[in-house]
Amino acid sequence: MGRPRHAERTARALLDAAERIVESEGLQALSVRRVADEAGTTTRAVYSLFGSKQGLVIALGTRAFELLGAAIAALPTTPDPAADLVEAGVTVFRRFAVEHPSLFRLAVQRTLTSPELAAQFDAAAADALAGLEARVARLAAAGLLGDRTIRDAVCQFHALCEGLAAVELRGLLHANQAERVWRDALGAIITGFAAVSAPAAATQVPQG
Amino acid sequence: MGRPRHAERTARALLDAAERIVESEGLQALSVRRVADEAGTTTRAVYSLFGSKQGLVIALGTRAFELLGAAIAALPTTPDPAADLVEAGVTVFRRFAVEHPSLFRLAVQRTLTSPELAAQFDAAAADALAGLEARVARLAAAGLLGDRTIRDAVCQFHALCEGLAAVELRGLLHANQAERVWRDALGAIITGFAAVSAPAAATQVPQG
DNA sequence: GAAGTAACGTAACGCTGTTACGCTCCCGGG
DNA sequence: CCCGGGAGCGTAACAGCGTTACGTTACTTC
Repeated sequence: MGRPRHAERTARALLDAAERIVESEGLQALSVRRVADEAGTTTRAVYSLFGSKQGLVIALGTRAFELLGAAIAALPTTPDPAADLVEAGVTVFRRFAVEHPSLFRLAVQRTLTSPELAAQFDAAAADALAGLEARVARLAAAGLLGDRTIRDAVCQFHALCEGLAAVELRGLLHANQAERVWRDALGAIITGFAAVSAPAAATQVPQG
Repeated sequence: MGRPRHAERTARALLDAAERIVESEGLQALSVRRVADEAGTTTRAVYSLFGSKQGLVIALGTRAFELLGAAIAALPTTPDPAADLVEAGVTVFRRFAVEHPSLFRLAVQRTLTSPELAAQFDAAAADALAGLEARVARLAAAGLLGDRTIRDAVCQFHALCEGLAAVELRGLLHANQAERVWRDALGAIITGFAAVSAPAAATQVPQG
């Protein structure tokens, strides 16, 4: 049935070309014809192997999440769970955003048109963030999470990392101070986590 | 010279149509032909009045920032600067993101292809965020900012708001708990601000 | 009222994602 | 060993996109 060997090679070539184009010129430079040209094939191959341009983009994003997840898993741990979490944010999130800005926008920020396309990333994202969740769980075990759910704290920490990355990619952080601002912000929210349930909000909502 | 009266009306009709389309179907549904059709004119008008599709999109984003800035300015203040800052995040940022998700993605998150197009928003964004900066300055005046710059704290707080909005728009926050998670996260980082310079990072960088 | 210029309708350009059609080559059953 | 069939994919076309050269129109100024 068919010629799967060659197809595998073609699919790899297409993905490699797509990654090269997106990383060097951004997602807007990615066209089916150009990917096919640079991979030495035709547009038809993209549709046979990936179904559509969206399929190719999803495959790219999945690859990006594999990179992210592997980077978190490879990070060493110390006896200090708070420092380890800061390290995960700065070394994994920030590093990935700075070194692969287009892939970051594509996969993490989901700079895509169609919303159901973005939903395709949910599974891959959850896998990649498992390592982050483990580090937050260590904070919880040390009693440094207040009365927050681990899930909530992961969301909040993740949100801060993603927002910092967005702000930095927009050029709002001075290059030589960016890492300090990151460490400072991540440290602040972790410090706040250790206090009991968001005192600043207490004057507004009596917390149900 | 020309017929400026009619032009002004046409420009307004085009902007209104564009806003309607983007808000109801997202940025990917916005095409020059369709905007022109719904405004009762032709594509040529867009190029005469806005220069290009980008010009129209920039005008839309500028309008979004005016809304945001006005919402911050209209917010009342209390004697508690920390609570006021939380309120700004939840009532202005979150509200805008939830009620106008497409405009939020367009203007704040800059879900756009071209990077120099996104830079057009910098001035409008700075204006809109002046009210936020004022509230952070009140925190600083109360001695609740540690040794942080106001500018840095604004960036960090803004990053957290933008990240929370991104996470919520992705559907990761349970609808009935979203506001609590927001208040909790904003409260945590503000609590952390009051502590002296990010203790969690102290074990990693000795702070130059 | 004459003149000139901004507004903008028409029709076309080249590009995009996508697909119907047909050839080609590999893999499994006889 | 070979041969039928289905997967890979080259060709050429489609509709729709942003953009623009050209013409016309109508308003504003002198």
